[in-house]
Amino acid sequence: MTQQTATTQTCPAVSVCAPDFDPAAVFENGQCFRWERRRDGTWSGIAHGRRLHLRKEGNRLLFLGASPEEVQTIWHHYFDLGRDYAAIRTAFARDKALARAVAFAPGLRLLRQDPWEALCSFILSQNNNIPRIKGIIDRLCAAFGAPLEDGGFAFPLPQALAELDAADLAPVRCGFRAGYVLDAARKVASGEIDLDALAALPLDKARAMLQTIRGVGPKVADCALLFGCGRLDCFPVDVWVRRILTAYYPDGFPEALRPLGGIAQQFLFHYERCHAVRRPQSAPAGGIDR
DNA sequence: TACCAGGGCCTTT
DNA sequence: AAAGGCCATGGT
Repeated sequence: MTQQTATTQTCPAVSVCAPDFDPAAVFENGQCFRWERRRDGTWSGIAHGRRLHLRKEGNRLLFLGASPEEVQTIWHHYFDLGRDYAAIRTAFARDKALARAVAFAPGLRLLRQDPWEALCSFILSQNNNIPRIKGIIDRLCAAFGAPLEDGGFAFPLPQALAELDAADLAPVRCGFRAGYVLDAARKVASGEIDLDALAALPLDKARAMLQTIRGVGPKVADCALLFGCGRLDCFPVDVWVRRILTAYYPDGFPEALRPLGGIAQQFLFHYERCHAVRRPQSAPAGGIDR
């Protein structure tokens, strides 16, 4: 990592060379829910109990308001800046569907989110849409997360949620998912489920462990493992990915790409969503329709 | 195997 | 302005 200090108008910022980091692709592909693009092009978000402002300038990523130590110890890991995405894209480019998805968003990367935040967020994501998921998480953090100096809130700890009941979550307006979140919080806070141990467990054991939580099925378990535990071989299958698999991989997903299947899935998911979302309902049925 | 469980965003009319 | 579809699902 090349690191240096740049000077902006008001405050010094750490800058890192990251040519293959596209904030819009990273933050708007559905893997995270707490980043917002501001009018000046800066991205603002909260993770690990800290606010960060981030801006891309040329090939460099500017970390505004973060010390060099924070960048090294927290953000470098969170953004997974040590991973060689150029090599990953090269490997993916040999596959036809993936080549197209990678060419569409070469700056897409997976974040290494906090396991609890990922688990909780994807429990809340079920049968739900992204704008509403963001609103629910905002209200959950504001109600039960530790306040930050700037008026923001950390993601609430499982211990903070474990002692609540469904009525306490009413203001969050997450509907039938309230009981699911509370069950997850209790199992994690009590130590019955050790999220930090999941990364080292065999995949089937880790999945089974997570699925003992009410409201956590195969899809949510894989999302928590992929986005929160760094299990890049996890391949969450939702309605979009199911569509992609049947359309482009009728004989199954290539064995050679399985170890990075989670990253592949994200490229494919992002491409498919960006090309289908604004498609009028009256459009003629194409290859991606059911 | 269907159907049900909040609620609200978004598109269409 | 109003209606209805739809939603990174899982439980029963």
